[in-house]
Amino acid sequence: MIEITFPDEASRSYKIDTTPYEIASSISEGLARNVISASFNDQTIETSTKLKENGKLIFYTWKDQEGKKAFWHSSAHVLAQVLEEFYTDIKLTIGPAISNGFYYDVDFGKHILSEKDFPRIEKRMIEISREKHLFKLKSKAKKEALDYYKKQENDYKVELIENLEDGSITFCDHDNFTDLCKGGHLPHTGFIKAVKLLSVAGAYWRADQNKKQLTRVYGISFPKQKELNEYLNLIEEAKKRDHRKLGKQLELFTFSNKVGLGLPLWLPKGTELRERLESFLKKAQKKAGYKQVISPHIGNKDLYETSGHYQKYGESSFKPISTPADGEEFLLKPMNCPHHCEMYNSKQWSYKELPVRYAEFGTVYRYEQSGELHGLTRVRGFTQDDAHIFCTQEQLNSEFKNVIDLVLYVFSSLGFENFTTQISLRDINNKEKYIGSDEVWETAEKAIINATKEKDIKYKIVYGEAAFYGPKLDFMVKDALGREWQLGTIQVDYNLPERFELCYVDSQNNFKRPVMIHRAPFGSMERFIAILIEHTGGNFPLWLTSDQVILIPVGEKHKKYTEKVLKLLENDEIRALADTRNETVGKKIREAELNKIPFMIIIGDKEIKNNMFSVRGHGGKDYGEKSVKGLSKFINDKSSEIIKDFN
RNA sequence: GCCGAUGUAGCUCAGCUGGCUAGAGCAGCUGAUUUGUAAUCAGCAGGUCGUGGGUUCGAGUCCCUCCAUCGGCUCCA
Repeated sequence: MIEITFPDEASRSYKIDTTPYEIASSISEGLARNVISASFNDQTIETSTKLKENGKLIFYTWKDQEGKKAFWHSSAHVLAQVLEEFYTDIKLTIGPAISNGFYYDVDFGKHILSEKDFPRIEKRMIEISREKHLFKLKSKAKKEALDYYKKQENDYKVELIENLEDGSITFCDHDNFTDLCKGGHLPHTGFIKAVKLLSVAGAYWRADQNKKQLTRVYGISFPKQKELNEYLNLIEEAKKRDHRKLGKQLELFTFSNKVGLGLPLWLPKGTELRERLESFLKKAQKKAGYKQVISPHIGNKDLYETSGHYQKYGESSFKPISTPADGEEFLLKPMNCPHHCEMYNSKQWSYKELPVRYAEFGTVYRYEQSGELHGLTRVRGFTQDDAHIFCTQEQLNSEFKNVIDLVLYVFSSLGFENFTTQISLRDINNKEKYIGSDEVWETAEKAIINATKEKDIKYKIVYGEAAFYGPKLDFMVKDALGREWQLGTIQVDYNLPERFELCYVDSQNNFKRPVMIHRAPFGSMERFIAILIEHTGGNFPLWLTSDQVILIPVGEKHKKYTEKVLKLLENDEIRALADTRNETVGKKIREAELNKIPFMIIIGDKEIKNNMFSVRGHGGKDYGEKSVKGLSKFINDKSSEIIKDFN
């Protein structure tokens, strides 16, 4: 007998070799019907795995992320089966579940797969699913596994197996299909009731640009057709919040191929919004002891040779600008730090003056690959809300934590609650990508990890994501379609102070190197605003939005009075406008709705007589009747309740 | 940069298997209407069908080149 413990700490005894499915059946019929995956002692197993020892068993259903993972991974197997059936001589590589669905990377040889092929593949997948084929996990000896794929001339699978230990190699069979697989499947294919293939894309084998490009087929599947429909609707809704669409619709920004790819043009309304965000941050930074500075858009090539940027990015970025002077070259600035380092170097510093905090909304230019450009989230010219803190080693920890507070303040003020935090470290196997000694890197990494732990922030460590001069703490936020973007960032840097020979005089009258913190709470104005647009759907918080209220006179004779009300509101610092066009009230309301103006005031005979106005909120909400003063107060109160001061 | 898809008026889209002067709605302009909580009516104007080439008696439609956009990959100081 073996003792099985469940998540609620209860435990029961079962015969040895009992499977999770049998255990679920012993608990309830409903559970047995719904359980699609399980873990035993924190290891993902099949519901058909025979349990041989005491341990902790967790059941997963479609409601659990683990359950979805098994569901989607199993769907990838069915997809692979159909692809092998339809296309001869293809080579399967890997097919994992992802956060929303699954994909399979396939070497199609000469065949080109396109979206037109999807319907018949989907149809066949469903046919197979309906046949309720069991997923059966079997272990195979390494040699046998290798022989199997060598015979098929599938070098990809051979490479995968070669990196596996003999004894740990398993295959999963269902129907007439078999695939190298470490496990985590549905009991049988019958669970899959709805399938939608989403896109084809190129993907490099082993994520390496120098290796062969495979065809990646993305898909998603559900236990009910209804859930698939809901998912597709959700995507359609999310697309309406796309910042590129709303940016155009609300006249916030535009692009022009004549100006150049990835160079955003900020229109008046977008500019206003952006400037409001900037002054919001400036105010908080002033309180936190930052000083604003300004540096030019270009810098001498020598500057970037000192910083190391030229060696690292010179060849793949905007080329140097030459001048009439012989051999003189300038670069569009790709970062503000070198400039700030030279500002720091403009005088001698005492330890008593540290930390020095230089802040700048600095516009930088980077030649991103054309395929990478994406609306405002990935551009070639953008403005960082940059600052560099020069401090002593002793001050580093508290300075770092203060910056974390500032970033959290910015995020919470704008309603970004669903962010994740990652510590981006260097890739130890690729040290040539970074500058500086191991010792310096380890110190910097430790500083970040400690400060983050002390702030009690949940984080995950991601290797290979560090900047070339130092590790980072990054704040990641998802866009409307669930793609994750880095916004805020805080970085610890011992390298640039060395390269720029930054110093201060300590209390013992010795020259010392300061430590540098690079940080940007927004990350960049462009990307931050893009995400803000997608999160709010263009309905910005009242303190940010360009037009807070629109006055709509009913007819010609109400125009004059409307203008008077407009003046009064403007005197109270309300951002108001009046729609005095010769159009119907209905039309003006419709347009105000489409322009997402938060409040509308209709002004006609009744309002003029009573000096009271009923407030129509965006979407038709009724806020009741208010006087002009009452309205000003209402809007001003509403703007300030959302945003509190930083302290 | 790579893989796949797409590109018709300012915007959203129609244009079947190649066949007369390329259509619609919204927006724009002009006029009428002076309007009460999501579109008043009429008229007008607007496109070398992304670019360049080719096939054809004939190309928005078929083929190739390039450009751009979208979804991914790689990259991201």
